[in-house]
Amino acid sequence: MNRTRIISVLTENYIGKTVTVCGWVRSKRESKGVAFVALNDGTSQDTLQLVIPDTASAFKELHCINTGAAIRAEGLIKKSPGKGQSCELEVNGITVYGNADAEKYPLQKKGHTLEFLREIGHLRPRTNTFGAVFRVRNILSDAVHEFFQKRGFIWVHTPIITASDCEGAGDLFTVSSLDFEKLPMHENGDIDFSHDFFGKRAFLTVSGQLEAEFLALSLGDVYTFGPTFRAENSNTSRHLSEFWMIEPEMAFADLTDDIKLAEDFVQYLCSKVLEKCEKEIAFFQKFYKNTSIEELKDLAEKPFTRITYTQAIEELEKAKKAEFEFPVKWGLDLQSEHEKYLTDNIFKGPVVVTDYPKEIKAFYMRLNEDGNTVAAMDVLAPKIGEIIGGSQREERLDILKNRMTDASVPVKSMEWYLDLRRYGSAPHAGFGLGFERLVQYITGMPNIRDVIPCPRTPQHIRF
RNA sequence: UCCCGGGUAGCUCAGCCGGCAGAGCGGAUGGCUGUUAACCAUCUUGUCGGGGGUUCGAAUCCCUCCCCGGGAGCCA
Repeated sequence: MNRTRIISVLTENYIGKTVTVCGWVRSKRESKGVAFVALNDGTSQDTLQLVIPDTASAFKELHCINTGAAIRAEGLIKKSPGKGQSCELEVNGITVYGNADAEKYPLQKKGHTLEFLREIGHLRPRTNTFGAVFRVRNILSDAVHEFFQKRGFIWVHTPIITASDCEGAGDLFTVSSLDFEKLPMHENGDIDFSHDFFGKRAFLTVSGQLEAEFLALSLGDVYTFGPTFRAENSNTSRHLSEFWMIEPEMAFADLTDDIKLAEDFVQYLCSKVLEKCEKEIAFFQKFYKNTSIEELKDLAEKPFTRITYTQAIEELEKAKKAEFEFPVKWGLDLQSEHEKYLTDNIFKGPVVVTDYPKEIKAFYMRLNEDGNTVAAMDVLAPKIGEIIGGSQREERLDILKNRMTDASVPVKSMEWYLDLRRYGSAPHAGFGLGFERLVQYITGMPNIRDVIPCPRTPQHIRF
């Protein structure tokens, strides 16, 4: 079908041209001599105004052109005499592909709550809000690849199904082809996974990091961008059971390089959104007020605050102790309230916290000279909390082995990981960024379930 | 999983110290010479989340289950 996208009609000069547009009716306003239809085809934040004079044959079809109807309209693009739009389509002919019963169609010509829209996940992309979210999400996805490709990083595809259950990143989903009605059992009552598809228990990945490490230690700079699965019973506005993660890994790099990459990365993504999603951001600013063009400009330009964990503890101790529910003490992990205090109250922007005590971080993080802290870094964002977690990896075989033992990581199944330290080991570093949290941060959407088309959370797998 | 708050019309919510179920929006119809979530008039709408109990009488009080939201933990 030969159709012109509404974004083109609105942003390029079509005045005086005859076009055909297709889309879904957002609203219809009828007067005696003329009717107006606001049409949206998903390509733009704004609608195209269709003008239907009572002389047009289409005027008789107005009764079945309700909010939600899918239509095709052709006519002449004219300069609009009305306020609110620069051009409009004077309709010559209209085809109704699918009407929508106005009495039953759930999307009314009015605002809806995000909670209600979550119940109609299949229709919510037709709203202003979700159209904007998914367009911004797309620009961000594209910018992820653009950023890394420009810098010579290789996109690697780490496995979705994995046998390693020792990444320390939480509970895993088991992947099995066993007949659940007739499970093969060991004598002690455990399930015998040797009869399963892979001959051993398999899982959905919780992180591609360990695989990305061996790819970095051969290809140099690599990144992953794919789905990640966590079977944790987390019920918050910033957790999903299925989410997308971006994990760059760099050979011959230390923590400073890692932090710089994280900062450049977030700033690049942010500037791309400012460049390509002006209307969408303006929309979020107007209706959700959790984000603004000014804030995003700051984010894209100002260097992130960098402090060590030890400094963070000192800053928090300076704050009135009564303000915190949880204790602030060197050696204890930072709680949400502490992270929020750092980003929202003290530094008023993203904060990179580095060099955490080794006891509260993963075994693969490189031990610092002091023997107490590791070369870790978390990027904390205002309101959201941690959006990036990264580290320089432990490349020294003996120290890594000790840390695995201390952390009760089964060394036996990790021999391949240790091999990387036996043969041509090199300093390397990387991080993981939760893509939806970034989309949340940039759009200001309060709930992570509203930045992914089909959110998966405990007890929820509709749509 | 824990702690709070909530579930009443298609949507948003009022009613909750027990006594005939309401408003706004939406939708329908009519009016209006260009509207902007149009406007004006009229009409339309119920398993008061489910089950049980107390009572002459329960949306309202009690018990229980389910669902939704906010916060916390786990993390990205």
